[in-house]
Amino acid sequence: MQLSDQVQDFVLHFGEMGSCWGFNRTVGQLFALIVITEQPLCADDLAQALSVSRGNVSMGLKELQAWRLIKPVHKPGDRKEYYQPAGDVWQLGATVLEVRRKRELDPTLSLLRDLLIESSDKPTDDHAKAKMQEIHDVLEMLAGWVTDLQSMNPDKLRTLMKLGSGIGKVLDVKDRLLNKPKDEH
Amino acid sequence: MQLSDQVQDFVLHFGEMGSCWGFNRTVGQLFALIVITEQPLCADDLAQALSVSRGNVSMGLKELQAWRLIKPVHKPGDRKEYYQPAGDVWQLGATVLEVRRKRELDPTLSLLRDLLIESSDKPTDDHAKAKMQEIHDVLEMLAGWVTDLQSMNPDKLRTLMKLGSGIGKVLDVKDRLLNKPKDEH
DNA sequence: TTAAACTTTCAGAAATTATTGAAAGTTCAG
DNA sequence: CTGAACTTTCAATAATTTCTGAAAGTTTAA
Repeated sequence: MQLSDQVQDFVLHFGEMGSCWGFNRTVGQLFALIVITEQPLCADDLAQALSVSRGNVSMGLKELQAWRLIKPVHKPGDRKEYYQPAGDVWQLGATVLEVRRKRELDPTLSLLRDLLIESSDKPTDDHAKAKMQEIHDVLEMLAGWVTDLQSMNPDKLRTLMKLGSGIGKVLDVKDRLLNKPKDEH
Repeated sequence: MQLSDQVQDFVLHFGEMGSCWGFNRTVGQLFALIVITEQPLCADDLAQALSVSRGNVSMGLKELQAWRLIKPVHKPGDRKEYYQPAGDVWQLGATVLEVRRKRELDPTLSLLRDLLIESSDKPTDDHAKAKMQEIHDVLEMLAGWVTDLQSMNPDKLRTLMKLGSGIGKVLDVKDRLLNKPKDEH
């Protein structure tokens, strides 16, 4: 398989960004290549196109399936597994946010709740307790947004898109509808 | 400095989570300890409390300052630098989101724009172009939300909080105000 | 100036994470 | 069954990241 310069750049970039998005270079490249390519790709296509070992591809595909970002399909009369993106770009984005919420937010929320309950007896260290509560509230709100986004139907998403992206603007619309003059920031 | 069990758990947890939040274990622990502790801490306090080397603390503090999450303060008659959180928990959260947007979203948006412009001449690979456009739009919307959050004044934040956290609910309110019956999902 | 009290730097060591490729496992047509 | 066509596993190795601590740098009081 021969990649165009553009696709090459795109794939390499996703490899580099992979590390800050929670997966390694190979996984980032695999994902980018599967998303950007119209026809489903098999493990050998991927290994050859990215110049990585077959075993590495196998691991990477397993991880991408665990993230629910790709799904296997079969061609009739062919025993190989081919891989496709698990949905359109919106769905993939929502999935990434959901998985990251589970990994990055939920464990901390859970710990904070435990610590807060545990410490409700003891009358010590009010400052620490207060901070834990504040952090808990901020993270819970963030987690709530991600969950909402996750469960939002395409209609709402389209509404949000038309508003030009931004919670601020949504609130502005609400304020305008209520005829309450809002303060500019 | 002697840490209570609760604070200990909190700090260790932030160390572990650090890696998925974009910084290493030590940096996560430093940040947690500085946030949870009422009085400002100096590098030696931190090194001792976390059992890490003085050099490591120095690096970590530099990184946290680059993130704009802590700020140095001075005690009169003391040459040491002491460190405090740079603002309340809300501000810290907004800062983290902003820094992560700059690192995780902006470079990709920039690349996608370049690739799309560059490929607007060439009539090849419509599927790849379309996907790049879709990814660009999704990321731009996400980046827009983060930016809005960043620039939002406390009033709006309070409004959002009262709504019970969630863009969906905000949109519901808007729909209700417009008297357009919305479709449940 | 000097020296004490700090902080930062950075080369090497340690720890962690990613990758390879050969061997083992699986599946299915014949 | 058997073997060909696949996939997965995993021990060894490579690459990367983090950490240490000694040395160098900085600042200030005297």
